[in-house]
Amino acid sequence: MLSPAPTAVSRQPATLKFIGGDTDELPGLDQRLAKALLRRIEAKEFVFAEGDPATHLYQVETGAVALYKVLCDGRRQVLGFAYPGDFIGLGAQDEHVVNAQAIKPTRLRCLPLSALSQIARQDPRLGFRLYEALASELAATRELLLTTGQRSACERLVAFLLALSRRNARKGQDPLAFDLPMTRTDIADFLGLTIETVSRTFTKLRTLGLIELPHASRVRLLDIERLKSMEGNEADAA
Amino acid sequence: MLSPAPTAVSRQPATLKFIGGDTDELPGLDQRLAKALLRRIEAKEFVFAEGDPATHLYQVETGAVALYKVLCDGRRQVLGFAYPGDFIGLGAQDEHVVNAQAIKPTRLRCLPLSALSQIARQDPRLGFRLYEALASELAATRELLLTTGQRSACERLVAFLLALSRRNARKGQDPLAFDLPMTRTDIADFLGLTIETVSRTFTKLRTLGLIELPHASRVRLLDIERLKSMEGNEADAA
DNA sequence: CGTCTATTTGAGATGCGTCAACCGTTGTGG
DNA sequence: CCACAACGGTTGACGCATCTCAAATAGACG
Repeated sequence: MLSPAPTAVSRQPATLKFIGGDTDELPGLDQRLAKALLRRIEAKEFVFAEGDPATHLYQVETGAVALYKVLCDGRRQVLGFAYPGDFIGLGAQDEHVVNAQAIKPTRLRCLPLSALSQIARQDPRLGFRLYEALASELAATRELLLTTGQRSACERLVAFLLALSRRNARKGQDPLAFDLPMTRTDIADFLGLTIETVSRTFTKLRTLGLIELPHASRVRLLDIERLKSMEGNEADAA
Repeated sequence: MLSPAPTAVSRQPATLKFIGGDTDELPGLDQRLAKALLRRIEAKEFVFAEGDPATHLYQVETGAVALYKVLCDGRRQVLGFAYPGDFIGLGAQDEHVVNAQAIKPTRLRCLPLSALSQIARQDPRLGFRLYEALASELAATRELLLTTGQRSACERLVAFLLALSRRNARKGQDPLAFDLPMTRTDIADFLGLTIETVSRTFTKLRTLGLIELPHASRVRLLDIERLKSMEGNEADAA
């Protein structure tokens, strides 16, 4: 787990040894999701807001969603981004404690929690799958905490880009060139920086010949090894 | 959830609506814990380290434990503190991804994951209790992320003190005067600051008449209302 | 083409980090 | 019982990374 993983739920298989059993595929859940209500929302629309009653579990089908919390004076901390395949709404109790807002036109599968309950009774492995998903999200959040708490602006942006690169590699997409679906403001609020610092750091990386920026929203990583060496690696390196 | 909650697992009851059922008390787990192996460790000893195989779930009985991650150059991010009643080792997959180190002499109940598995089979509510505990830990980590990413040094320290105060209130202890079991270094690495800044900020709060520091490790909150107003509140205030 | 928004760039201010010295407490050995 | 070392904490002076404020530029869209 090296990445600040800007994901709501990373999908790496994670075996719960004390339970045993393969929970990677759950026909019950997948069937339900395939039949579930499809919701289409525009960029900037909310999936749900802080304080809303938690009614559904959502899975992103296309698009992207930002999860964030805000302070009363408007300061905002983006906690993660959810991409296709990711679940949103996990770990909520009665009410959502974060905001989930689309950052581009998005299609969502909506699964009522009552249906989830039903599937869970039929197939107890669902509970462990949800547990794993939650554990992955916790791991990603801890990673981001390490990043915002300890790394410099440049290290933060590099870690962010490398996390996107790794995600693409996992999904079989190009790990060296990709679009950034989020604005500079979203990136800034994710990394605990200002948009000006994010922008300046992008140009610094470009000037150093480490990345290319064909458009503001598209990156190409030119020297991934040097980028990795700038990331501020974790200690164990196991 | 207003606090940066320096806890590994906060113990507030949290109902999983889509499951239903009261999971607050689990005779199976509690009986097992009571019989579980008791481990005593000194300050600075590890409960486990990053990369260790995950073998047990631990519950702090007395003392306190810090959870943290480190970068290869030694920078450290404390993710939380575990106090009596808190669980440690939740959400781990095969290997622990964080370090857990006692910050004072500590007694731990050690529950082998195999025993956990056994209890889970006997009583499926255990799975949901673990899910809830993990969700609480995620909520606390998100809170801390908001703090380190968006708040000033002063706001961070105030949020930290108020979180300890709230924890004491929940436990029926004095919310206005308490010991700080951790060092300034631990606090600094928790809040993403340096020890000098933490020390100066303590002094500033003392000078402003907001707190008293009889010893370095004891605080008394003199004007909790004003402290709350300095915390940088969250938006919803629901 | 014009407007609106997002992004970039610049100049200056500042909060926090760095480096260094000092202080108080604790524990240890003479 | 005292001397001293080790450690954690406090305070000061200074520098710098990042923030703030401001303006220019580039893209997107009607």
